[in-house]
Amino acid sequence: MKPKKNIRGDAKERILDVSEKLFAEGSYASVSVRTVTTEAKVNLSAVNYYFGSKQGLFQAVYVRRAKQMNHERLCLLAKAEEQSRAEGRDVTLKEILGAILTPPIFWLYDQEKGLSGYIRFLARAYLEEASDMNHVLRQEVDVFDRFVPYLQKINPGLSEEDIYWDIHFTMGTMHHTINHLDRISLLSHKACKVGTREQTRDRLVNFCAEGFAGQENAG
Amino acid sequence: MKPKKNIRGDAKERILDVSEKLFAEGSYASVSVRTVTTEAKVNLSAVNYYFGSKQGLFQAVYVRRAKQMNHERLCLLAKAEEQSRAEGRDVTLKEILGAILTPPIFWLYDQEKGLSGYIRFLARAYLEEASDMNHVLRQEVDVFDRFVPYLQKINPGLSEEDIYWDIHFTMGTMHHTINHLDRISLLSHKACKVGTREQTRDRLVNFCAEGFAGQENAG
DNA sequence: GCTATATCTAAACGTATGTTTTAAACGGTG
DNA sequence: CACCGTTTAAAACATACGTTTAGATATAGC
Repeated sequence: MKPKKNIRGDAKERILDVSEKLFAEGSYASVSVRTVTTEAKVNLSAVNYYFGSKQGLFQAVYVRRAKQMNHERLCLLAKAEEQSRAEGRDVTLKEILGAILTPPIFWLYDQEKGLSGYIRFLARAYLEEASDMNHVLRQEVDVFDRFVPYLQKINPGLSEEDIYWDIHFTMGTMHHTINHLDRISLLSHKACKVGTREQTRDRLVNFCAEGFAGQENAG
Repeated sequence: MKPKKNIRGDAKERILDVSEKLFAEGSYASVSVRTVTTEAKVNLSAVNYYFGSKQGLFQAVYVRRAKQMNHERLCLLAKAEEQSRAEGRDVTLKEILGAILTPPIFWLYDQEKGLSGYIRFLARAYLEEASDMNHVLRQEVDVFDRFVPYLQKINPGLSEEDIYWDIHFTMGTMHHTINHLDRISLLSHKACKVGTREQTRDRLVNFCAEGFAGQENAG
């Protein structure tokens, strides 16, 4: 049997869309199955029918777009590698950081699809009680491992530990931006404008690119 | 009547200690009053008796040490200012960042008192649904305003917006370190050692100090 | 049309939640 | 000792939670 059709539109997708949004705005425990189903205009038991449990729903929200972001990152990395080779030079630090940071930041600014919700959902998932979400972390970390060799080549003065600390700090600036972009104007007494996605991405890349050099003269 | 004495030790303080720890480990909604009272070995109704409500307890946990951290920051700022004047020079960027970052990071490493719990509690409070916690944010932001003039003097090439963005990124590296210090070894394939509080603080300061320069050539 | 499968609905279950109520125990003060 | 404000204790309250069940409805294949 092929995937069964649904008369009145896909309840499953609607549940995922709503959950993504709600989990992006509040913690796992603060979002109730009843709120989800009400807002998605489906029956209460639909969550357990489609996803087995609330935890299953949470995982499903994660899985739906899990591969896509890291795919985009690796595409940007490949593109940067190709372009640098064509120009007979090495890949630059800003290109590497751009490959890591551009997808999540661009998603954050997305309005049509639910990508903005997903990236904020992800940032929250990092803080949920371990066990269930440790593999969420792992997946992202595993992708970073692909970037480490480039970073080491670019900055031969840095140890492996230095590199990972810098990645850690870079993740910090990124997560904080994802979590608080909508409050940044308020917190800066309106000094900070949200601006375009490219401006924010560039600010992030510039900050972190310089930061990578900061470990050189440490110790 | 003076403050009443308590026979079997301070239930109130014990509730605060336990709540601080639990709110540091999980979200507001995921911590139940029953878990708190059980772990604190007090009666269930003690929370409502002393703090009025669960929300009141949360606020009380915040208030208990709210002033102390920013006080320490301002002390460090004053000390740096004094020392620089004695040496006939300007305050350095690293001194400013050190004043901002040292208290929270040192607290994070604290083991005797509950300071570690509090700083992790604070980092979580930033992510709780607005309204109730917006003034938590405000307090910290207001302190940063004291540092802005110094940062502008040190980096005359930066606009006010640049400065606030850099502060924002600095907060990001700090919060991320607070939230994930215990996982940093795992996430780096054991490449990162937790080290001493001074080492972590220095890594942070070095990264962010360089990052501040990154906005110069932006736009 | 009939059957099998997938989807949706409505109601109920058992438990956990924050809060309130009621009364008992306590420590200082007259 | 008796009084009184304060603190602890136990029980109950009403609601919200995640999940389960049983039955209705709809779709596709024969």
